[in-house]
Amino acid sequence: MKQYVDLFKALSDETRLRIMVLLSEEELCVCQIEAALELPQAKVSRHLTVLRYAGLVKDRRDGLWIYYSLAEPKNEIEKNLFECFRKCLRKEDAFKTDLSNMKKCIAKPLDLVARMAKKL
Amino acid sequence: MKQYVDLFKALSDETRLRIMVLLSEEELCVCQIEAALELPQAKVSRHLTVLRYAGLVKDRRDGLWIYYSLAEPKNEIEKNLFECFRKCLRKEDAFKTDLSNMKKCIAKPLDLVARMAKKL
DNA sequence: ATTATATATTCAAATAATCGAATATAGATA
DNA sequence: TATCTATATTCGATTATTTGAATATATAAT
Repeated sequence: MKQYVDLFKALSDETRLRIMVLLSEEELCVCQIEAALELPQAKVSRHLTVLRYAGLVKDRRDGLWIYYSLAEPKNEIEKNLFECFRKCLRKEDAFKTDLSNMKKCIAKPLDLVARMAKKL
Repeated sequence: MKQYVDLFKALSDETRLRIMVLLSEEELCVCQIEAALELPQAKVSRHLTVLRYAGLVKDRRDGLWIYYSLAEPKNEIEKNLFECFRKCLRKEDAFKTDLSNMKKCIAKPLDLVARMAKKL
């Protein structure tokens, strides 16, 4: 019972829902999510922690970056919801904006480009 | 966006989730829900109001009784969730107890039986 | 008209969730 | 070692949610 209540609780926040829709498109590091959603670092990090604690996302470290992606759905409901995030929610205006922002952000990882340029 | 946050918010409470699973089985009046869940009247009524406000359930009056049932799903997510309530959640132990309690309650509407007996 | 029953609402208290600002940590670089 | 960058956590304040107890409303029965 609690597992389902916690699932819905984890999803009942605008920031977390926006993150879930982004991640249902592809794996992203925290700073890419910050950029796409135009939200402060602490806020994004906090909500990612909630989602991770709820078992909805997983993370992996790569150097300084920590990449987040959707976890394996733990039951039928999660499976259905994840599918909805990919198929239905992304068509909603608000989420479409986030997604197109995200495309720009991952297309130009500015800091990274700058650093590599310095190296060459 | 808000519509989806509100949907998940409405479902992120144990009492409301239990009610939704009951109602995905069949239409019930408030006192039947109270009996099945063994919860006080005010609590059930309040949560029904939240669900109704979220557009997840509808009600109809029949004399003293007000019967609640699931509303028409307003989008793909709701459609999927309602289906999960019927097909998956009902298999969970906690919900199974509620459902079997509910069967007993609608099988023996005690007050009603008593009143009819007096009439005869 | 009074009483009884089913349901809804109000109120104040308790609990939980969210936030911005500041600080901490961990890995990379110099 | 000292410094930089990405991410996480803590703190106090604010806001939202849930609750029991009491009360209100609406219909039905006497």
